[in-house]
Amino acid sequence: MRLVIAECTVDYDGRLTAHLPRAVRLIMVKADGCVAVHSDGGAYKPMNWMTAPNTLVESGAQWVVSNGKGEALIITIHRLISDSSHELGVDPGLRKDGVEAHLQELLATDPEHLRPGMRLIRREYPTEIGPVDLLCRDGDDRVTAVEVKRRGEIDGVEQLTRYLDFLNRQPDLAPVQGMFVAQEIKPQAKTLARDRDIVCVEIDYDELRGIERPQQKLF
Amino acid sequence: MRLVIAECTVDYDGRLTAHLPRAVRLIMVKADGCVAVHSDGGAYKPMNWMTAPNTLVESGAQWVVSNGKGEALIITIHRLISDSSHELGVDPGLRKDGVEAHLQELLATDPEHLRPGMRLIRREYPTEIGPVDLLCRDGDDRVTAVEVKRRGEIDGVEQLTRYLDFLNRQPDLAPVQGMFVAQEIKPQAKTLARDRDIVCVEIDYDELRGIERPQQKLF
DNA sequence: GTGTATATCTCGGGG
DNA sequence: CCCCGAGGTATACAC
Repeated sequence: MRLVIAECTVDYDGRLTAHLPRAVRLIMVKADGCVAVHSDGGAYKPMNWMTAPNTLVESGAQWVVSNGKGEALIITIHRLISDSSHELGVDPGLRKDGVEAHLQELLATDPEHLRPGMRLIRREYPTEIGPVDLLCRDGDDRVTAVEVKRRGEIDGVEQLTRYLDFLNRQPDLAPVQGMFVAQEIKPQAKTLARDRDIVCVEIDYDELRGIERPQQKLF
Repeated sequence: MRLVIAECTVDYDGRLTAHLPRAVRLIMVKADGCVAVHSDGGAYKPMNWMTAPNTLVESGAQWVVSNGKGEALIITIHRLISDSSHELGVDPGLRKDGVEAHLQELLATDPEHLRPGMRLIRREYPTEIGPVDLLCRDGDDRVTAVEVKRRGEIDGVEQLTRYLDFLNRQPDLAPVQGMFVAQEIKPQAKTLARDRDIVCVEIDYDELRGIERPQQKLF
């Protein structure tokens, strides 16, 4: 990784055009070739950047970073303050827990937590407009389309509504009931769901994780 | 801005939990207090971070960055390779051009590019749930609500559908036709639009820009 | 502050 | 490879 501190101007031309006036900034060049220009504030996002793969050509004070898609980043160095490089090596990577995929997985394993008698037909059930998270049958043999979110917002209700529209046109499935599942469902999402006869279920993620490995709780 | 190169492990606990095993990384601390841990690849996003405002407590080899919302980033320094600070000053900021607003502006100036005979009633026509990009009348005097996007995706069709629901309740406007406009419309969005009797129009942005300033092409 | 729409989003998964 | 959906999305803007 190369770190350059310099007074510079930057121009980007590609999906939009953008210009950075002359100022002191950090220019970060990573091993994969991606370039980022950072100011001293504004969260982690750089002011300007170019993702890999790209080509960096350094002609004196002017750096031209271009990719094959007609995008270019031009950095002009007016005053170089620092220029250093470090060998970082390959990163072993990030381990994440607690996202929607995991919630969906847990509910697929044990759909009874959605409602007693519920059983899974299929996870990621395909439709023309995208896959339904879970397709189930309830205790009365009614088909239920389940949309799982970490946080239940209005978009999720819209998404489920679209799936229901399409699923209810399949005579072998119809009538299909909708169920919206999340750790927490926003009031507006609940209102819209009620308006569309979609059942809302709020799930305690920690409890569900506990149930996943009951042995751990016994000892 | 402070730049630290170090062999470290990182743990985040907050909206999710995440762990980074021991490796050499860049730790960037900006003037506003935000902290970012970068590996040597993978676009501009850090592997782990904490946005401002936060509190950084350095106790020997352990850094604890916490905010008031129960989130914490713990960095353990196993081996310090480099530690430097630079005064960057306040950045004059980024200037951007060429986004959706511009496309909307061009079409408002010349709605005939949407369809011959089309004329503008009003830009940003207000409804209870937000403003419609363009409200027009076509050659047959039918009211048309136009949603403009850079790239047409399924969300945009939903947005327009909500506007149409509300507009069609106004007796002075109904029936209102929907028109979805973008440089490029995704197949799934087209399918959904067709299903809802919404007209799709794909626009050549460069051509539109050419039409905007015909004088520039003459000389 | 909440809610809504955008982003050169980034990132990962599946066909 | 593109398409699609999620994100600790972040960010700007209106109400």
